[in-house]
Formats: sequence, structure tokens, C-alpha cells
Amino acid sequence: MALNEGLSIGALAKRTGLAVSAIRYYEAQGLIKPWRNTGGQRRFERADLRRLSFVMIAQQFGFTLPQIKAELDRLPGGRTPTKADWSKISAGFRAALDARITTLTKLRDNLDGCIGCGCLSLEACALYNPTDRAADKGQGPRYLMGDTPTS
Amino acid sequence: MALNEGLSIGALAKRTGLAVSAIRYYEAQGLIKPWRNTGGQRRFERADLRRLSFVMIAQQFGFTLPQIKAELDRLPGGRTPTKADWSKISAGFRAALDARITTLTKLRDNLDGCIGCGCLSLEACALYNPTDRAADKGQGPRYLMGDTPTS
DNA sequence: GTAATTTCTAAACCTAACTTTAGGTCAAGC
DNA sequence: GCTTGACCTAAAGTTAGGTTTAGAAATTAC
Repeated sequence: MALNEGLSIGALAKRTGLAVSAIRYYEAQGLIKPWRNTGGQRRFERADLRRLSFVMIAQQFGFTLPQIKAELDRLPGGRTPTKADWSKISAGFRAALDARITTLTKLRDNLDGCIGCGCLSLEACALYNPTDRAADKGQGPRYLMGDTPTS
Repeated sequence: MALNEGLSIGALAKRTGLAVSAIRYYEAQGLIKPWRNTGGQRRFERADLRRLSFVMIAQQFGFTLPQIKAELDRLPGGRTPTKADWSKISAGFRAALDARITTLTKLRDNLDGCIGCGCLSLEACALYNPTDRAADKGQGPRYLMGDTPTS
């Protein structure tokens, strides 16, 4: 057993609160790369706890799994990530969060001028600038309303 | 034609930027209730432009269609909604938005103490209080990480 | 050493919010 | 009056992010 150290998928699930199936799914998406023990079962490093925590928080912030993977891929490959490594990828994270808050605040401040007043003439309003739900899924520029101010 | 007035679904689509199929879908979900002309085609009121705008903005705020329907159902049934009617349902809207901003701001302020510092000891951190992505889908209390402070 | 628990894979299923497709009807332009 | 574009319905397909199921193999517990 000594040579087959590491956390089992069940242990990882208990520690993170994630379902075992979710962890397997994350592996399939390339977010974590466990090794296998002699019996073919997944074994995880303690650092994977941090990775999964990062995933869970980033999801709360509205990031998609591919986006989260992109961030995680910036972590060093050969060694266990250090505090500095994590801080580095958290910076972009925080920037995105700041942007999101800014957008929502602008949205709120414009609410009284749009729906709040009952006119709903969104064309002239900040609301037609869609909140970046993480990544505009190439849906094309969807303007919100063509209602004329007079109506 | 005079008796079959109203906007066609195509006109509504152009005015809102929504796809025709999306508008039909919203009708199926009960968000709008067009009438039919003599040929069986949908005809919409101008007020439906406002309803659809409301839907689009509410979605940007993270509301689900059932939640949006619940708000729209509070509009008067017999007559065309007035400014006052719209303002009324926009109030709850704004409250939800405020709450969301507050949560995100708290999250951001805690970021340096969690991922930002590299420790990722989420248990002791505000991040384990999930952002209400509109409506906690009864997933059960998912605590974020069981990593001990020492690790 | 055997029973119970975990874990394995692959594939099917799930929800939300739509889009696409197929086959057919309606309406508008000339 | 006919052709072209808009519209109709119903059903199936799509994407994200997983969960569930089934049958088999590994591990742990006693």
C-alpha cells in the first residue's frame, strides 16, 4: 500500500462535498489528472483538493468548465503548485469578478431608467450591453429591444 | 386585415432580437399569450415587446423562466400594463439584483483570504455560502472543502 | 477466506433553454 | 393566380454539467 499512496476518489468526494460521479466527470474534462494504482483505481494528490475547490468557487462565479480548465492549465506541470502559483491564477479570477460586479452595478443603476420607469426603452440603456455570463457564447450581438422612445 | 391587427411573430422577433423559435418557446412556457388571426397565425400586442424585454433582462440577471413567469403573472390580466404595473414587478427584481451584488462583493472581499493567499481553506471562508444562482435547486447543502487549516 | 464496500467503464438519462427538421399552410407581391 | 416567403405543429436534436445504471473487478473488513 505504501507505494500506492494517495486519496481514493471516495475520500476526495467526502473532503470536497462533490459527488464521485462529478469528480470522474471533471477528470474527463481534463480538470484533474489522477494516476492509477496497481488495481486500476484513481489516486489523487492532496493538491487536487485545491484544484477542486478552485473549480467549485469558479463555478459559483459563473465560469464554465473549459474556462476553469484554461486557468488551471496555467499551474506548473512538474511540481505541486505553491501559494504563489495559486495566487497568480487567482488574480485573473479576481479581475473577472470585479468586472462582473461592475456590470451588475451599472445594470442596477440603470434599472430605474428602464424597467423601473415602465418605459422599457432598452435601446438607449446600458442593459443592451449583455452581462458577460462568463463567455458570450458567440450568439451574435443580440440587441435587446427595438422599441422606439415614443412608444 | 383591420380586424386582424397586431404584430406577427416575425415582426416581434425583429424588434426584440429574439429568434422566432425562442418566442414560440416562451409562449409554450406561458410567458406570453398571443391570440391567433383567422388563419391561425400568432398575433402579438405591443405590450408583448415589454414582456419579452423583461424576460431578456431578467435572464441576464440569472432568473429562470419559471421565476420570470411568476413575476409576469403579477401583471394585471384584463388590461394593458401601465408604467406603475411594470415598476411594481421591477421592484422585486431590483431587490434580487441588490442581493446578488452584495453576495458577489462579499465573495470578492474574501477572495484574498482564500484562494488569493494560496491556502484555499474554504471551510472558514464566506465562499462556502453558495451564491444563489437564482434558486438553489435543492441540491442539498454542499460545503465546499474539508481541507484542514494546517494542510 | 469470504462478505461487504468501493471502484471501474460505458452508455444512457436528466434539466434548462432553445434550435433544427420535416412536412404542410397562410399571406403578400406582381 | 401563382410564386415566394412567412408561419404552423410536433418531434427530435443540442449544450452544459452532471447523474444513473449495469455488470464486473478491486479493496477492505471481519
